[in-house]
Amino acid sequence: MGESRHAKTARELLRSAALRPSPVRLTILSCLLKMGRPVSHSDLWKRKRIRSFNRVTVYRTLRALKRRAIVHAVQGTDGVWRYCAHAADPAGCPGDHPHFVCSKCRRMICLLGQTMPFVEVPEGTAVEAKQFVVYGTCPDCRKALQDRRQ
Amino acid sequence: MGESRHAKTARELLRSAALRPSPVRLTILSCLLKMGRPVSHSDLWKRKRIRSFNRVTVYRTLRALKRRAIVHAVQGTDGVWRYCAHAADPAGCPGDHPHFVCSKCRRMICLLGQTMPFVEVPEGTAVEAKQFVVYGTCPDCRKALQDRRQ
DNA sequence: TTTAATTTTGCAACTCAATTGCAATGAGGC
DNA sequence: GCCTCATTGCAATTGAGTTGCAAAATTAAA
Repeated sequence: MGESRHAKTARELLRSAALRPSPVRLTILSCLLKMGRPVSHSDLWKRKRIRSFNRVTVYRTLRALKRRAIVHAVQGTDGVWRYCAHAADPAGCPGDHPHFVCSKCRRMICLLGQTMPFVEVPEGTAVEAKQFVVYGTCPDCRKALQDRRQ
Repeated sequence: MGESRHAKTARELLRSAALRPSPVRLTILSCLLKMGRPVSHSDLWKRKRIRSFNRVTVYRTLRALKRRAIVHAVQGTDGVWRYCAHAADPAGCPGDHPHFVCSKCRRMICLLGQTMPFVEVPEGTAVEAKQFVVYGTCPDCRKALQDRRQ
């Protein structure tokens, strides 16, 4: 039943952004909602339902969702964009928090509850956004490494 | 005379990192020192002196310099790595500061004098490094835009 | 000094993420 | 129905970066 809940939220999010609830968009958006952490195009591409659409369409959809601020996007240190949808927080665009990427499994997680630090920029500069990525080894991968060493 | 000063520093930096002072390395490193801000492979590739070497060799050299911590590397929001050499600060590897990237001209500058904020990560996580990128419009590009609008 | 081992470079081919141009399809408005 | 505009698919391309392998160059060893 979780499935349909995400589908419903996806539909609402799309409407609030004045985007038609097309199959691709609904599928991708509810997929993102279900995953709960920032995922890349290639992560999505592993899913059969997503594969039924065209690769380019998936890219374009992600871009559209990002532009309407329904999802937020961050890159890992591999240069790959990851997209994340948080369930409809009416207070607007999410994503203004640091992220952690594991350099082993390449998973990314949102470091929620921490705000972006203030940074001093040169006079006359217009700041659009900030991206703060922490990288290292996630608990799971650390454990896996230790187990192998024993 | 600035040229030879950078060449000399480059030589010292290479020796301190136990890397042979080969032509590629000397050229690239003194180039980086001269530029003073983080530059990408393609930025370097615009220079005739750099073009005299092989593209792959330039990539490999940058990677080697990074691994020995003679230069530091940050990616912009375009996912492209930029490399920066600060004149020999004997206190070791630089780069632990935020960076600004202009989304118009894609130039990056180091926001020196500001330390990396502390971030809370999940229990059991090992942090290797942090990357903090602020992006927006640099003073020059803002001015250029305003001039065009008038 | 001649030879052997190691590093460093160049070249060709390749991977992988992401984009572009263009044609085909679909949904609404009249 | 017909027209318009948004959405999708397909083929080809771009651009960053890597890999495998052979040729040079440098260092060490005999």
